[in-house]
Amino acid sequence: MPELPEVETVRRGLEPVMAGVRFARVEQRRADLRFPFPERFAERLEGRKVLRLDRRAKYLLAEIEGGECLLMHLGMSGRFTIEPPRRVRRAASAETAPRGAFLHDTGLGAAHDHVVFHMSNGATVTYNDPRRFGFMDLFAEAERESHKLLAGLGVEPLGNHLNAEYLSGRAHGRRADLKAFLLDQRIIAGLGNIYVCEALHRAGLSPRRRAGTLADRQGRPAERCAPLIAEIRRVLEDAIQAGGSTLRDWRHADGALGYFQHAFRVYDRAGETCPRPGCRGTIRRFVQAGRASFACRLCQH
DNA sequence: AAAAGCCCCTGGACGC
DNA sequence: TGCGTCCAGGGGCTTT
Repeated sequence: MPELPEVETVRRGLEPVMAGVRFARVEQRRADLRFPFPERFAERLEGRKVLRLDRRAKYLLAEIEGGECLLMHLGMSGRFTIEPPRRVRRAASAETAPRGAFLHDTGLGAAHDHVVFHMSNGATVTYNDPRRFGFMDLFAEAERESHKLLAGLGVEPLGNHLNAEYLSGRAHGRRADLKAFLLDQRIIAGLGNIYVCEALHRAGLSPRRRAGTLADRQGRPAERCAPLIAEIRRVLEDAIQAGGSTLRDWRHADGALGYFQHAFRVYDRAGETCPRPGCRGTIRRFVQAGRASFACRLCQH
C-alpha cells in the first residue's frame, strides 16, 4: 500500500503503540525479505525503547535508544497490523488460542507474517508482506543522513525545499517523460504511480510531456512548476486526510481502511469519462517505463 | 549522467 | 475445478 500518504498513515497508526515504548521481544521469522536482515536484528532491538518514529519518503525510521536507527520499507505489499495491549478478548477466540497468543483479527492470516514486535506495553506489531519487496535495516543513528538508501533521496513533496526554482532546475535538460521524472525518488521522494497520475491530471499536464519542458522559460520557473507543485501537495494532503488509499482490501495498521481510492480521478479508471468539469475526454490507460499510466488526452497537455 | 530493462515475489482476476 | 496469463501501490542493479 505504500506511497507517501499510505506510509504516513501507517506511521501515525504505529506511533501511539511504539513511540516511547520498549521492544520486549522481537520475532524475526525468516532470514531475509528483499534483503537479508542485519546481523543480530532481534537482539539489538530487544529491551530498547523506541524514541521516535519518523517518515522519510516511503521509509519509516525509528530512532532506537542506544543510538541505532530502525529502517522499514513496505515495498509493494508490506503492511503492519497492531494487536492492542491485551485486555478483554472475545471468549470464543481466547478458548481456541494458545495461552498467551496474540490473536489476528484482521482476516489476513499469518502466512506472511515475517516480523513480530512484542512491545512492553503489551501491544503486538506484526509486519506482513506476501511479495517480500519490503525490507528492514538497522544502523547507527549517526549514519541516518549518509545511509546508502537515504542519502540520494530528493526533497519531501510536502516540505519547504520543494519549490518552483528547485523543480525547474532539476527538470532542465531532461528528456525523460514527466511521469518518469516525477517517479524518480532522487528528485521528489515519496511519490508513486497513483499520486503522480493523479497530480498530473489535476495539473492538466500530460505524463508523456518531456520533463525538460517544465524548466525555466525566460527566468519564469514558476510558470509551469508552481501549479504542478500545488497539485502534488493537494493530492497528497487530501489522501493523508483520507487515511491513504486501500487497494485490494488491504488494511492500515489500526485495521481501518483508507478511503482515498474513491477519490481517484484517473488511476485505474480507464474508459471512464474525464472528471474535469466541462471536459468530454475519456481516461486512457497506457504504459510508461513499464508502469501503467492513466490520463485524459483532451485536458492534459 | 541519464535513461531503459530486468528482476525480486505472491496472489487475485480473468479467460478457456 | 483447474490451469495459464497478465497485472499489481517499489526500487535496486545492470546495461546502454
